[in-house]
Amino acid sequence: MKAQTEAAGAASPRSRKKREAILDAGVRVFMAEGYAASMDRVAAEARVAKQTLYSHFGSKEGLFHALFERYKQQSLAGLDPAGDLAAELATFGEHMLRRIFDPEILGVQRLMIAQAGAFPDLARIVYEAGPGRVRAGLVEFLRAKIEAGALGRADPVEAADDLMALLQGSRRQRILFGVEAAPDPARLRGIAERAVTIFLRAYTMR
Amino acid sequence: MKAQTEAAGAASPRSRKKREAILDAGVRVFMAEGYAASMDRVAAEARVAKQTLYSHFGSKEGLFHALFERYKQQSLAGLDPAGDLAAELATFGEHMLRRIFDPEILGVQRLMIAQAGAFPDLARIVYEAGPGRVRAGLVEFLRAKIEAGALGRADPVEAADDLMALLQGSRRQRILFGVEAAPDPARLRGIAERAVTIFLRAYTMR
DNA sequence: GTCTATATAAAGATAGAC
DNA sequence: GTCTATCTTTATATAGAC
Repeated sequence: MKAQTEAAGAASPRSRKKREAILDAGVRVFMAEGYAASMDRVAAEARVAKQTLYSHFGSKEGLFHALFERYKQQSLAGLDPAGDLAAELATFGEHMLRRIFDPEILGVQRLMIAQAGAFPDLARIVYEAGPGRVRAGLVEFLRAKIEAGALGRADPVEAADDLMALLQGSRRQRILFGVEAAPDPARLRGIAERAVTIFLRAYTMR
Repeated sequence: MKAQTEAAGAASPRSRKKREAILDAGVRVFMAEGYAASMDRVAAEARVAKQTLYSHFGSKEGLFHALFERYKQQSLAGLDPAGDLAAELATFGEHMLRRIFDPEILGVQRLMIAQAGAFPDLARIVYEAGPGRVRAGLVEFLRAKIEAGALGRADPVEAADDLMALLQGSRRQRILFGVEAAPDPARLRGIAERAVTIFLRAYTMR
């Protein structure tokens, strides 16, 4: 009874393409202008009639939710135990910084910080899928290293927080405020290595 | 020629009170609802006619600017060289955390992060008056300590960034996302002491 | 300067044809 | 499902009386 109506239109290739176009446009427009951006802008950016947009998502809020649901599925590069600890952590740090300073990620986070009050469930989704997952992975990695004796006895959660904090430094805050631009990707390795050096100086057994 | 017109109305005690009421209401409303909050809301919160609001500030943008101009004048508790280095830094850290996790400051920063694109000049003002000034003070303090030999040879700017990062940890991010509440003020001293311990482990000469 | 009442523009959402 | 044209509400901003 449901399949009949949907088979005809909802799942048509054309409809799917429109839907994707709207989602892509929504990300761009909301990132750029915040949640205050108009539905007209989104429709124009997607080259679609406004009504098409409403057919798919029902309301502005519905579209907003749909946008961030996509972030749930993102996977993340893991921490593979390769060379020595410093190199492993530097590689992890470089990856993390690449994500953190990615213009799209910055836009998403700006948006969610602004709308956390209005969409608490979405903010949690974005946090868990992003920083939360990275943090959880690092905690487990460090726990193993601590148990193996490669790091001094310490709370792995605190250690993970400290490393992530050192990696970000004060740059993230300045970038969020628009006071300075994101660093060139080529510089990220160096930034990560410096942070890891400080981290290991504090956490290595002496 | 200008004094005549102003003496009659613009500087009257009543007018000044209204102006202050509007500014206070503006802070509350914009913090709570973001820049999307309506002028009607602000006028209602200030117990003032909307026209009064426009008489004083001309436009929504004008009001928004006026709100943040007030933050320029804020002064900040300095770093007084009292006991030993660890205690000094812990006290500094406690003060910094108290500010960072203050609901009003959090609201201002959320707002400015959201509107940094639309009001780049304001975002800079808020940054310089807040985090920027704290950072600058800490840099000078650490520079003196390094030159005095109390800390190992290091770049004072990097050291200041590292200490501030360790103090904030990952809490600030989670709080901005609304995933967790700000810590109880009574816990701040302990949080600061832990961060300072890690910092000194990395930066003290051995 | 301050108030009540109103103009004007824009945004979210929908009706009806194809 | 998608489009054009339209409704309705809300928001910024202003006119005019006191």
